[in-house]
Amino acid sequence: MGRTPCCDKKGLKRGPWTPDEDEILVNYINKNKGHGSWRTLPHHAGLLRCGKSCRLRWTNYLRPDIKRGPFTDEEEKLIIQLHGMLGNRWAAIASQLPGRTDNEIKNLWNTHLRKRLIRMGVNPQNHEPFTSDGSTSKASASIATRHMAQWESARLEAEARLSRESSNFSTPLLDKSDSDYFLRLWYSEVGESFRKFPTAGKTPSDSPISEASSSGKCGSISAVTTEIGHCLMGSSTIAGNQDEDIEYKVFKSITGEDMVYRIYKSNTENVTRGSDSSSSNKLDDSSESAMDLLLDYPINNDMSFLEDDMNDYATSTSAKLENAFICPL
DNA sequence: AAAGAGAACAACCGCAGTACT
DNA sequence: AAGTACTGCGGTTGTTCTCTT
Repeated sequence: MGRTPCCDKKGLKRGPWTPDEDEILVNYINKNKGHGSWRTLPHHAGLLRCGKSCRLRWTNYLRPDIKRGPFTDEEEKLIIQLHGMLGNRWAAIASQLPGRTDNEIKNLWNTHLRKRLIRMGVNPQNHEPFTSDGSTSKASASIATRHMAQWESARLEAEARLSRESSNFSTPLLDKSDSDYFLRLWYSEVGESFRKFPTAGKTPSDSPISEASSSGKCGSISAVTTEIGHCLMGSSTIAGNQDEDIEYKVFKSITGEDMVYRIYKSNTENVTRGSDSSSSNKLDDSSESAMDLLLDYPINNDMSFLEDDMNDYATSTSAKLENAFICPL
């Protein structure tokens, strides 16, 4: 079929934008209460740029809500966490960092964070430690973990889309909820059951999770990762009960709210490796992989956690949440 | 002070998804 | 249903800046 080029390159300016061009673009968008069609914008505004170039300049540098300046430690930590979940989905990551653009985050990752992880012996692709032969100690995240990540990334993207649309005053937010079926799905019964318990209906009756999940209060260790929909920023234990193997933890979301989870520390094996031969949702050995590592990052501290001995990193984090169920209260 | 290397940042390119006709 | 246009995204490249020798 072949696509027509986005613009005729002849006579169009390329390279860095001048302050004059910036001013013209900003004035035009302000005057017209939005950019309208990017393709026709340069002509109407009197710019010798292609529409694509204008859009990039606006979205990455000229938008009034963009936060300039160096990234804070908190932002860097969040980026590392989100990258562990979402991979190179810069737009989805950026949607969780107000005022930051995907391009900016991508550059930060490629120039700083990625190298930092490599220096520490962490594979920046999957956030797992390198072994001595250069491979990673875990082949990949578990199927369940990947499944969770897919759900979560899709949800983040959907919310990012809505966020963009609502912030773009040239595109009224009309009927978007109808078009965005993923969000509807996420908040539907299907999403609800998945969020609450990804092995829905497979829980053995003798598991402590069974009762709770049936009451809609409980999820597996995988399920807690779905709560990264609230972007867990860290956690602290607030109470524990050795006898009952129950522990309470507070997770901080990026919105600042505290979320209390009840953690069951036993019987995971029975539940997650039970009768479900489809395996699509069950946990496996690598349940301690990316998601767990991310959840265990001591977010509220400085970046020194990235300088810890990686052996400790690999062993301690892999054990922490193993055989545990985490239930939002 | 000058040259080279590497880092950081800005911009471009092409693909893919979606909307529109 | 198919073709086309529009937009967003991620990868890559080009340019500028900073540091080292």
